[in-house]
Amino acid sequence: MSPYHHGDLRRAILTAALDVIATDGPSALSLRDLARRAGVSHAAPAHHFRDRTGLLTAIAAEGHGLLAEALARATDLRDAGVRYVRFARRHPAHFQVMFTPGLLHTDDLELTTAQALSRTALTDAIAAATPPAPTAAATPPAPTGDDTDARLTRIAVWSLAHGFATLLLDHNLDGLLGDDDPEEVLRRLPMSLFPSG
Amino acid sequence: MSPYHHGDLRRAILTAALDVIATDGPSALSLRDLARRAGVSHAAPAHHFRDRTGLLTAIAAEGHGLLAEALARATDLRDAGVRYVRFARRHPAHFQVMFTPGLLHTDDLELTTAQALSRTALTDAIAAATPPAPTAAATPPAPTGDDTDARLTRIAVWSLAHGFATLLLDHNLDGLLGDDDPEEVLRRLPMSLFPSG
DNA sequence: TGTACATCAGTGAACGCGCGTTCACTGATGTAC
DNA sequence: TGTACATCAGTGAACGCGCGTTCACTGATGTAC
Repeated sequence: MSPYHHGDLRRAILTAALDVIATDGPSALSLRDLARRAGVSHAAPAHHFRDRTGLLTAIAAEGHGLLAEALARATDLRDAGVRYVRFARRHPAHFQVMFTPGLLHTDDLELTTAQALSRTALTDAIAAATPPAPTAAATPPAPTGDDTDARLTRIAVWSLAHGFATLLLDHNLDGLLGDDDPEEVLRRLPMSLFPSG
Repeated sequence: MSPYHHGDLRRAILTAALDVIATDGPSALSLRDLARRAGVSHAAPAHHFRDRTGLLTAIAAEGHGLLAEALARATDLRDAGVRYVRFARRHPAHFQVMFTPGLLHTDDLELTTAQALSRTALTDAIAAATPPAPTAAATPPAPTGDDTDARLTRIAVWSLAHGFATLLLDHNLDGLLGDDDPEEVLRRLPMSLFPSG
C-alpha cells in the first residue's frame, strides 16, 4: 500500500487546486497544502508545476480548452452566451483564473495556444450568427464595415456574458434572481442583442 | 519631527492599501506592509481596522459610496453604464474589492448601508430611463408587468457594464480595442439596449 | 490658570505558524544490449 | 532471459522569511473641576 509512485499526481494536484480555488479563491492556494491533500510530500508538486504560478497557468490553459470546446458547439449567438455562462458555473475555478493574467505566466506556450483556441471559438460563433443586419430601429442598415460591427458585437456579447457570469458567481445577483434559473433569465435577457433568436 | 501621533493614519493606510491592491491585487495586502508604508509600527493598523478583512470592508464601503455618487448624476441609462465603467477605471482597487463578498465582513453596517445606496442609485437610473416600452421588434408590447422589464433591464445593463469593466481592467480587451478610447467604444456598444439614446 | 485623570494612538519585543525553496537521497521504471 | 544503467518521481530534513496576534508600555490629547 501507498506505493512510491502516485500514479497521476499531476491530475490529483490539479483537482485539489480546483477545489481550493472554487471554495476560497486563488489566493488560498499553497503548494504545501495541495501536497497534503494529495497525500504526498510537500516538495513533490514542484516536480510537475514549477511553482504556484505554473500551476495556475496550467489550470488557465485547461480552462481555455474546455471553453473552446463548449463554444464550438454553439448553434447561435445567444447559445454562445448561454454556453459561456454555463461554463463559468460548471468550472468556476478555471473561470476565476483564466481571465486574470496577473496570476499567470502569460507567455507560456500551452496557455497562449489554448487562449487562441477559445478566442477563435467565440469569434466564429459571432461570425456565423451575424449577417450584417443590425436590429436597432433608429439606425440605417449599418454603413460601417462588417468588421466594426462584428468587433462591437463581440465586445458586447462577451461583456454581457462575462459580467453576468462574474456577478452570478460572486452572488451579486442573488437578490435580483430570486428562485429563477439563472440560465433562463440570461436567455431572456438581452433580446435586442440576439437578433438571430 | 516624526510626532508620536500620525495625524490621519487611517486615511494613510487606506491610501497605501488602494495602491497595493491596484498594483498587485487584494491578495498582496499585508497589514505589516501597510504599516511600513505609512511609516508606523506594525501593530498600529489594527487600531483602525481590526484585521485585513476589516480594512477591505472599509474600502468596499467607501467604493459603494463613490459609485452611488457617480451614478446619481447619470442623465440616462447609457450614461449610467458609462459612469459605472468610468468609476471602475478611476477606482480600480475599490472596484476589485466591492463585488467579491468573500473578502469582506458582509454584515458590517457601514458596508451594507453603502451597498444599499449604490443599488438604489442604479435602480433609480433605470426607472428614470425606461418607460415600459421594449424595443424588440418580435415581441408584442410586453404583457408582463413593468417590474419584470425593469428587473431584466437592470440585470442586462449591470452585466454589460460590469463585464466590460472587468475585462478592461484585466487587459482582456487590449487586443480588441486597439487604440480606441474604451469609453467611446462602450458608448457605441449596445445600441439596442439603450433605447433612450 | 492649574491640576488630575481618562482616553486614545502608537510602540516594540515576543510568540508561533505556514510558507517556498534547496538538497542529497532513494525507490521505481524503462531501455539498451 | 538477464544485467547494467539512465531517468524519472517522490522523500524528508533544514533553512530563512514574513506574517498576524498578543501584551505591557508610553506619549499625546482632551475634559472636569
